[in-house]
Amino acid sequence: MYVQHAKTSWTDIELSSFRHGDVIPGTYDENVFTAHVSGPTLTSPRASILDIARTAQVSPATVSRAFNQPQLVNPHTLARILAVAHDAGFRPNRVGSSLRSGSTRTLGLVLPTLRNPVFAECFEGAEARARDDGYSVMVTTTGYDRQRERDAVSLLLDHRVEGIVVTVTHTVRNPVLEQIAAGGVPYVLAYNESATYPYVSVDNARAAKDVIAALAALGHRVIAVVTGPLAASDRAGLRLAGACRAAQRLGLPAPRHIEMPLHTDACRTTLANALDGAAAPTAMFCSNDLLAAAVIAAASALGRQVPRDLSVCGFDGVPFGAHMVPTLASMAQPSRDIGAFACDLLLGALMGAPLVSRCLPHRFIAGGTVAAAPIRPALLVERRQS
Amino acid sequence: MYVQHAKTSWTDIELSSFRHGDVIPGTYDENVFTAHVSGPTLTSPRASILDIARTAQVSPATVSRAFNQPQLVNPHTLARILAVAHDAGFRPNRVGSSLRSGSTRTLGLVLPTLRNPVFAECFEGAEARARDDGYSVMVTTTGYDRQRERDAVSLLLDHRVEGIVVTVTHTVRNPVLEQIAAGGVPYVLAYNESATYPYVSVDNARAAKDVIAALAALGHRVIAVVTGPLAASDRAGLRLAGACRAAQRLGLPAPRHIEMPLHTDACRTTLANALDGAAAPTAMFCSNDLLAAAVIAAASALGRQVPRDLSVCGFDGVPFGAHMVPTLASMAQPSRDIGAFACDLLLGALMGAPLVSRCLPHRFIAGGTVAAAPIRPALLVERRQS
DNA sequence: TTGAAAGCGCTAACAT
DNA sequence: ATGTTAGCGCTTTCAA
Repeated sequence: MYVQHAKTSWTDIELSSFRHGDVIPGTYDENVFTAHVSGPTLTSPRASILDIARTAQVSPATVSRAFNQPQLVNPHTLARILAVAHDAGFRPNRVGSSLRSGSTRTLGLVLPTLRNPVFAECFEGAEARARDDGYSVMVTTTGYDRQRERDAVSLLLDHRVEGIVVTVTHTVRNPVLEQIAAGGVPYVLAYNESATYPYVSVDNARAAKDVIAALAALGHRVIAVVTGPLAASDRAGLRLAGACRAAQRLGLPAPRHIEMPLHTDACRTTLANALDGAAAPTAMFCSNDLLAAAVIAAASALGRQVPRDLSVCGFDGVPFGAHMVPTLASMAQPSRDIGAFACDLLLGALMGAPLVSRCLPHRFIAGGTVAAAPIRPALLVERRQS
Repeated sequence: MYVQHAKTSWTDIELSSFRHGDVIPGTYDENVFTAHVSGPTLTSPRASILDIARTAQVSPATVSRAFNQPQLVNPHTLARILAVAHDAGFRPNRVGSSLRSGSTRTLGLVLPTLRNPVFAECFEGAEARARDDGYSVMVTTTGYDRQRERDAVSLLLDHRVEGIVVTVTHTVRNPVLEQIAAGGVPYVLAYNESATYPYVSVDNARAAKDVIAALAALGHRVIAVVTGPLAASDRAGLRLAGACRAAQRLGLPAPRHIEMPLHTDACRTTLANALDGAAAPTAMFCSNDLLAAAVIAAASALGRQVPRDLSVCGFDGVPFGAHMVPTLASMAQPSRDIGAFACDLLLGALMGAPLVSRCLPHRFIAGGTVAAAPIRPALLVERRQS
């Protein structure tokens, strides 16, 4: 019993997680509704700062100080206020506070997707750095879609975030950046590079160059660069360009560009065509690790073994690359730091510091998916002739 | 030149992404500071509803209606207001709106980590469902840590989210749930199951049972269950228990439990010990896919080939399982739906509907990491004797 | 060290 | 269909 998962929905909400594998009959289950503890929560209106002030026999201003500038409050008074507040389960209402102070103490983060661990790590780095300064992070995903980028930014501006970290498809002629500026909040690009706008990123072209150099050092001459749609990621374009330039400098033939329909999956037919013929590449540089894993799986399905028949190198250095067999070679980005530094810059900007772009170091992680180039008949002939 | 990555930091902020692989010399890069477009954003105080009202020659209430109940406003007036607002780049301030209306139109989401794509998908499902009702989602991660669970909930309550979706380490005697209740907002557990609190989850025990049944059908009798620390995940415990019960019913020896120090990595020594001896397991059921990948990698490093020497089945059905070679067998959860339904329940509760637990279907995804059990000498002897 | 008073931006109730 | 008024919870002068 074969079931095609790609377009199957488990429930009434769309779900598209699965491509491979059959469903073993008998493991289907039906939705189960458990009659259950219910009842809309009955809410006694929560205490406000005035209630606490009354009970603690102080003015509301003093209660406010107790939470925000406790050092200005008499220790005895402070203790009394905090005790009363604690008993009442009181916590200052950030909405009131934000409105009055004009500060939400929240930063916005706009990322293509969190399903790619690269961006999830960026988020965690951003959240950690923001929290150090008492800031929260509100994150939204765009799915590499320019319209959703605009919507996400609108939403965050409506929420009155005080700064925005954003990864966009392209930095040139992208109205999103003006949109943020018009919102009056500072922003920093993450992963994108730009001569115009502040950013935190690796040097994508140079990182790609280092990948090509590493492959060339292993004897690879015919190298392909695999990316998702360039329209959806200027990083992929920079990596491709960097790879081409590096190949030229090293005297290698110009790498072929294989553009897959998605950033996270490999089209088997496209790959089969690329691997066909005598001048087929011996190595592939993929613009991200999810794509690299997909390419390896597709190549395997086509009967090519990695790295024996084909070397594959990814980009990003996601943790699960270390758990692939063989381990995935990859050019790693410091994603956590990218998120953290981007927030660091924003928080600095809120204190009046200038926004300065920052280029973080990349690192090549050797892995079992890359090996020395096989010596092929065609090349042997060439050598004999020379 | 070998470099240990595990404890290396690229920059002044901690980073711990890499375990495998050497660094190819010469690819190091230094932080680069690009002198850059800077200047703290100069913000002319943004227009308020009163400015718009004045310019459009209407009362502030009418401007408010134009944005919130446009059908109540005369089309001409509406057009004028919207034009004025657009020219001024005006958007209603949600902070003011939230304070006055008592509704932030925001839900909170508390998850162990987003680096596991399972939870990232849950977030995306939650965000999509919330957005359908004009709600935003504020997400925080806890790293499977109970103290951070408390902090996360505090933060969200301070932000006055109107409901909370939360995955906790354990549901029993966990003060977090009372904490939320005390905050006066509805909540739903995600991934956790509970007889006491509303939840959205798969039936973990039954899913585990189906895994064991599938393995048994392939001839496996000696099966091990691999989990991370049970203290950090009651799901792992439920899956273990379900597997044990299933084994008993099927007449199999009780599965051994292998508890790894992390939910996302496999200790090679522990695994080596488990694989040692004549009665070593022929199959391993891992409580999540990241762990399964790690186990496969570790087994491979120990010279055991999957699935020839050892079958491995994961849990979660994360997308990259389809790109492993061989593909990862896994018991899949509908993560997107878990997030979406949890928000659906909360949004319903905000409209007065009861909170009802919901059990969503699991699905076994066959994969190349599971194969028929090998016929081993010890078993042959047994058979001869019988 | 504490208090009084004003108001952040918006919307809900009531009035017209 | 639109206006008037009051106040959500808090912080921030300014004054004591």
